[in-house]
Amino acid sequence: MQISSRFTIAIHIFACMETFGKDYKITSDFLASSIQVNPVIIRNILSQLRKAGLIKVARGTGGTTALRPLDQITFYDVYLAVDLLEGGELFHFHENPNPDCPVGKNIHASLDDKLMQIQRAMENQMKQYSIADVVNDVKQYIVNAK
Amino acid sequence: MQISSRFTIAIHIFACMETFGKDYKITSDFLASSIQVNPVIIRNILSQLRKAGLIKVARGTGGTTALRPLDQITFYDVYLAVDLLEGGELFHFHENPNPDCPVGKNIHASLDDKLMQIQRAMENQMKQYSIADVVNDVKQYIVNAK
DNA sequence: CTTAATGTAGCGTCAACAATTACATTTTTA
DNA sequence: TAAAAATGTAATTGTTGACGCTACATTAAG
Repeated sequence: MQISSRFTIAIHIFACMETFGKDYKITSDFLASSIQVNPVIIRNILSQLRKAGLIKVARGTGGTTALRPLDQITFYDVYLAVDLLEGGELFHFHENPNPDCPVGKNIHASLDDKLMQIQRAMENQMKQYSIADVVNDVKQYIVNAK
Repeated sequence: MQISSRFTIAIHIFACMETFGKDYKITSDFLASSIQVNPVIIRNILSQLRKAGLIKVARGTGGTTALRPLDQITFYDVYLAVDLLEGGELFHFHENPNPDCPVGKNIHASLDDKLMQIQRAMENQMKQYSIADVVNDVKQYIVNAK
């Protein structure tokens, strides 16, 4: 299975906040028109980011701002906020291996730490990238296009 | 989302083949009783492993054998065989960012290689483990239990 | 020919993702 | 204080994939 598009949408949201935050109020409708998904999808993701302590959302008047410098928000932070799986486990282990079978009885113990190492490798690479990296890239593309 | 249990089931299958292959014929019913899932699930996974060139399945008479030494079958090989996602991409990118928005126009170019690096980190770690590692672990557990 | 097994089609159930409508709630401002 | 603008969230729908199961045609060996 794939990691949900909520993840790339969330990064897109941050990039818009930084790029347009000085000139526009960042509402869910504003974001929806850049990302081209339904505003309610945006609001739900904003809600997850807010609950994770990454952003502040103004009710009533509207508008969204980041609560940390963008170079201190990593891809991993965003991933945890919007795509957390049951128990945080990347792999779905088959539930009931037969305890009366020598393999069934021990397969879990053998696999668990290996699967965890694989998950860690992915998460550690996610920690290498911050929102600031993306924003800088996008700014560079915009400058080069002129 | 999680990586499907087909992956851990497939590894369990290999472990059973190696552990019991000399004493038993490895049929889908035999595997199903160790793994405790429906035999059809097993047969479908065996079919995927067969199409990936990892095993041979005897029709009619029944029975399954690996086509390579188990230290030359990595977790990554198994993952590719049973859990290949559309285009092989771990991340689902939102489809239609607005090309008239400077961010929407460039977000893909900025993210693509970063997402690929994250996926590579996971895949490379998968390549560090082979079926033989699991089989050795299980054998060790069995010896220690005596 | 019988038996035992695989291969596969075809159901059903369940959960997650995504889109959408609708509306209560909140805040600012005129 | 009332209107306007925005968020928060519930509810519904469609779609997809995972997983379980039944049924049966096909295959190979004795």
